[in-house]
Amino acid sequence: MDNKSTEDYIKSIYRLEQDNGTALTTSLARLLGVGAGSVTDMVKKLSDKRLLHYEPYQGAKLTPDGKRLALKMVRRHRLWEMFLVTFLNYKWDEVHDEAERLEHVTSEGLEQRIDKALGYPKVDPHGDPIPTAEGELIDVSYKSLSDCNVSDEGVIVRVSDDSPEMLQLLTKLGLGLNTKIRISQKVKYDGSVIITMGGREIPLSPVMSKSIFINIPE
Amino acid sequence: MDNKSTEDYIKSIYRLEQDNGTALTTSLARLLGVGAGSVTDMVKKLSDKRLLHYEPYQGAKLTPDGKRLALKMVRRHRLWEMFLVTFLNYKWDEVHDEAERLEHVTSEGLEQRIDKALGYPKVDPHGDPIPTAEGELIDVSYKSLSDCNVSDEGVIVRVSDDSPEMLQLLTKLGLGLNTKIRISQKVKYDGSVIITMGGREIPLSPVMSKSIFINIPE
DNA sequence: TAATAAATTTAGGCTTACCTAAATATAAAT
DNA sequence: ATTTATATTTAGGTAAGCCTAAATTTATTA
Repeated sequence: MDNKSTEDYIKSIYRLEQDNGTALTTSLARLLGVGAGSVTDMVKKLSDKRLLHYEPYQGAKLTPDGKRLALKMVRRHRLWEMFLVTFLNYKWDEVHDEAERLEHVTSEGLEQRIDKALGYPKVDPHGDPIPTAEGELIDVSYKSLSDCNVSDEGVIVRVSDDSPEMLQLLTKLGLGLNTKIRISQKVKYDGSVIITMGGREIPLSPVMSKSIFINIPE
Repeated sequence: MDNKSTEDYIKSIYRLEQDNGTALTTSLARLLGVGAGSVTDMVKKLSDKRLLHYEPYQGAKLTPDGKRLALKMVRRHRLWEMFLVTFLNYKWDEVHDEAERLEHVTSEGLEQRIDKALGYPKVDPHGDPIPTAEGELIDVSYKSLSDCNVSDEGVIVRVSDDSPEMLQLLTKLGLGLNTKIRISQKVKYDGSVIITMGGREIPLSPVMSKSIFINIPE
């Protein structure tokens, strides 16, 4: 059983479990880009390795060991992203794929040295929190623009890392972490959100406004 | 055919071909830690991929494509070694294994950024030359201590990266790149070489003296 | 409640890179 | 030149992680 596959499965299961309470076969298959049958195979093997609990037809849930591994991978991924931006002049839209590869060949020692070189950062370039070495994930409180009300204001503290294209667009619009914005209008008709930022009015699509978070407790 | 195996075979073949003119099956097997039968299998596949020429019983020799790949891997390995030392406080005896893993997940872009961040270095932390992006390997001229004569003197420009233990010992003795030394005696009895360095006399075993090189043209 | 749809598992296969042991080729030594 | 030793190849097998299609289970809808 090889490193990369195991780690990718565990990461995906972790994400699905966070979102849906359990990682169903088909969702996993879609996320990993493999067939459903392959997932069933692999999930059984990971269950044998005590990384997850598997009940046929009920999906998978990580064991404490599995969760520990998942958080370790998330930590490595986000540390690498931060490192690439800080030391190698990557932009926030360029780091995801590189980190995806690097995370699988990162020793304990390398992880520690990167952490130290960065001054023990708490978040990655997209504002996602970096789990501690002990596997603790402190989540900051924030609210997506689509959940905000008109005249809410705050500072962008997190942006979804789902699409480089979207991140590039934000850069172009002058929006980044720590940018101060205000909700100026919510368009019922199409679900857009219009924000003001330094005097300018910027309209954001529904998807976009779900991807941007400001520091207002939910 | 996966990345890592292909790259490891090509690297090993490159090294053997440099040393012996050809990469014989058994040597390759020993270097890679696999059985001879496995090597024959794999070498045939690499031959199909036009990375090497293979004549049964005669060993393998890289094609231009194969050599290009080999030098690319050597370049990435040595850039990573330099990077780990320069940016992450690794010692020269700690970098080999990390680089061995990192080199296989290094994109073109990452390679370039590391190169730039380091200021386009010419050698790695052990004094091994770093091939250019175009695959050119400029080898510096040097001579191993065992090939030197009494009263030869110069500066250490390269040290074999074969054993972390040996590198640690050198550090302990105060010997590193750019250290100035002089051959003070060659002991016929056991093949030792005695050097002077900053007034101190330091005896070096035959193996050790084959692993240290100073800047005297051969 | 029975029929239908959707999700999941099972079964049989493929490829890659490895293994071991037997067969064969080459090289060395008598 | 023939034997002996060494190197190499061949042949048959294995484990991982994937695939597809058939069988089964679960969920939904009539």
